[in-house]
Amino acid sequence: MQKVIIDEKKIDEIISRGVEQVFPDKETLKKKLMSGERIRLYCGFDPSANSLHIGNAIAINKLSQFQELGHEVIFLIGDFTGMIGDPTDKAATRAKLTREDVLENAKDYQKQAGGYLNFEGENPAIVRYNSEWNDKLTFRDLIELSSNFTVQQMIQRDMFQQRLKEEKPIHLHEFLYPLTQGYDSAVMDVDLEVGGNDQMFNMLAGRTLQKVINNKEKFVLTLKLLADDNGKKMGKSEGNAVFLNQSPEDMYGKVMSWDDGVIVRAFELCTKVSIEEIQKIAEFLKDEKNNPRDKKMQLAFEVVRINRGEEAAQKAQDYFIRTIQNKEAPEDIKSVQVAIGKRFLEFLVEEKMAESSGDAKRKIKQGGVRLDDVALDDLQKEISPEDDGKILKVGKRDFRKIVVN
RNA sequence: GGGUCGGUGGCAGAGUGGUCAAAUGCACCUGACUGUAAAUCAGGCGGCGAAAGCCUACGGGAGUUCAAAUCUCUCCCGGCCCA
Repeated sequence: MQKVIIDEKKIDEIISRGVEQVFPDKETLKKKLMSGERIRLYCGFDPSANSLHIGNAIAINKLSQFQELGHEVIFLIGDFTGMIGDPTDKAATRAKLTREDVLENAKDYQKQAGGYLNFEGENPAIVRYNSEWNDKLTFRDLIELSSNFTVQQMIQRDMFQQRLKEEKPIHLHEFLYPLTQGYDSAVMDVDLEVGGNDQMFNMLAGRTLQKVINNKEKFVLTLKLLADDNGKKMGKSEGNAVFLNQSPEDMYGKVMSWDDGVIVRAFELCTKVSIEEIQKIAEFLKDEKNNPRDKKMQLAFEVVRINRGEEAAQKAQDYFIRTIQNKEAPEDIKSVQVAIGKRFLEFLVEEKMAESSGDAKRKIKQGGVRLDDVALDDLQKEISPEDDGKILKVGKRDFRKIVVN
């Protein structure tokens, strides 16, 4: 039997660090954790995209904290819901994924989550797939399940209210999403579910079902979203989302492009840096004489370190300092063989340094294409023997070494 | 089923016969500056082309017209109201 650590300080931290809300309340959850009982908790991830992102990592990080105390963590792959695709927006009816796609993604998901969560060792996180039970549901089961909720409860949800107001469609099966998610809770008979605050509604549906089906309390812990003081989120639509399958260099750079105001919260949510240390960082940032960049670099380093290890983080940081801060060429540049006489224009497209020849032209015209740090100004310029060994640079961070043949 | 309004670029959203490759915002790209791939500012942002220009594109199809995102018909999809 796995031993559970009862350390009040640690427990207090876990139920407050990065936490937005706890249902039914923090005190009751604390009592449960202090009782020495080993609880079972989970968070679900729909493998609809090919990579987890930093927002998912926040929940995974929280799971890992419970794992460290010895609790049973389930890393749930939402392959059932993932195959259907989330119809949040009518314009974005997703292409349905095959079982193979989903399983392929899922494989990576576990790997991606591995930076935070331990899938091996004494208390490994358990991977489960929700198709295991959801595939078997009959129409009759579905009716039974849905009878536990009212339409009014469903449309209370923010997102539905918004759409009602905007007169945008709400598909009937969207009401079923919270149901399936809640059903997961009941089937796995969990004590706690964690997730982003935007998942609150779905998670609470699970509370209801856990009560109905197993006559048991399920705690729900919602996490703060990664946003700055003004509520500006970091995410896909903001263009600064970090995906866990990105290269360490890209990951580092993306974090550096986050708004300064998000630094402290990001430390809290995405890293395992101690509360005391974060406190110091917050104070450092309060002093206007200090440069927030320094702490943002530390943050970027930490994020890469957790996900890819110390070495990768160091390399990513070196790369950043070298190419971005000092505007130098990185150490290892991809060499590409080119035939003499080929126009640079075509080369850019072939090497995917530009999306199309139109894009390549624009980049050249705007001075974004440099050969050994000299801007190219002739659209028709061809590669000549003298270009052998020269460094071609597009924008701030796309380099190729030319090898003439 | 009836009535009515609508479907526009990656997203949001203008445009209602020519001046529309389609305003504006977000996202994205390039440059300047910087503390950085933040912020700010400038430029750009369908494809091909050195350019002139050509091609493709405003839900699908068919028409009207010298000319259609804009008008007509039809099909598909959605919102609202009524039943």
